[in-house]
Amino acid sequence: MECSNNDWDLQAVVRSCGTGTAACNGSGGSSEAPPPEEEARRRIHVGRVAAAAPEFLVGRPVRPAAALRDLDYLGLDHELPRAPFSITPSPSSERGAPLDHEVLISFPSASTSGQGQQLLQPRKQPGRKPGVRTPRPKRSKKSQLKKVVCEVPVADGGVSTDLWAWRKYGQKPIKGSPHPRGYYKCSSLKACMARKLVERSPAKPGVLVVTYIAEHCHVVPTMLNALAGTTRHRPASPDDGGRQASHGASDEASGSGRREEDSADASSMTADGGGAETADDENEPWQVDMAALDEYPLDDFLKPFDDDFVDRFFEDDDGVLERRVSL
DNA sequence: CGACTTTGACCGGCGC
DNA sequence: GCGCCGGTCAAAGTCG
Repeated sequence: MECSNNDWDLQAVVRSCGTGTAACNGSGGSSEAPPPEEEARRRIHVGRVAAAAPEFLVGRPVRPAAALRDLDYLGLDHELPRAPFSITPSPSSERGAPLDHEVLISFPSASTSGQGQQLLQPRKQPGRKPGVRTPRPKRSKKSQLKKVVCEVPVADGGVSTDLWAWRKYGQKPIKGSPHPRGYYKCSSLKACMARKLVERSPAKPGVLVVTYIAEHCHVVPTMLNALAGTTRHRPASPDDGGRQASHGASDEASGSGRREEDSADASSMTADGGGAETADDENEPWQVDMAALDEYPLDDFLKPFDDDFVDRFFEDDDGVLERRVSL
């Protein structure tokens, strides 16, 4: 039951980012307390963070996680970060110039290094039929998208808070990095442009780097109900290389549906706020939010943060957060 | 049956 | 202008 093996570790990892956050806040029921104010101040550099972080900062209750199945290949240990995280301006995007709205969120303490790297088992090879080509819309300029980078210690807690549902749409080996990068997009709403990239930090073996791109154009799909049934837990089998195994782990998660779990927290994307207009009603997440707020008062969560930070936090463009809180 | 993962192919951006 | 590389698409297969 519990997450027994390293199987699902990764998944958790993904979420960890988000989760971590939330978790950090102590919401996750995790006993870890948020860093002292000073610490927090020191660590949180407000850049676009205010705008970007809200979602996960909201500090929803962390659910035991479930695991993300995918990241297995990263070979993480298990738990996701529950510890405090730090946000700093991200160095820059890979190729392009640094974005002013890019931030780096890192979780200290990453120790465990992946030990059991699991090799993926070969599978029948899918792939596109040769010669088949389909016109593709021009891709939006990457450089203009909001980016939030989170560093998550692999060893940390495996609980993820982010309530977003992610769907893996690709994985690629990155030059110079021994670990492949996983590509996820929001599966809650087709139109949602939110995406996240997950990879292991080449420099820090015990750290996962999760990059959130774009914002969600809808509210958090909190509806566990809605997610229910979509779960896909597979019995963990050594064979799988543990990759998919993760599911089993989902203790609670299993019941409700893994998606929520995998979602790394999109909080960063925060954006959700932004697009709130779009799908607010569809997901009627507020109910859940409220509950969450009840259990984990926002005030508590914000205590450790700088006033300025908090202010900005609520100034967020979309004001979604604001709405939530006011509710 | 629907949602999801895997993975090769395709495409565009960026550096040289 | 060319080539490399990262990011995305979508077929095929898996699972509940």
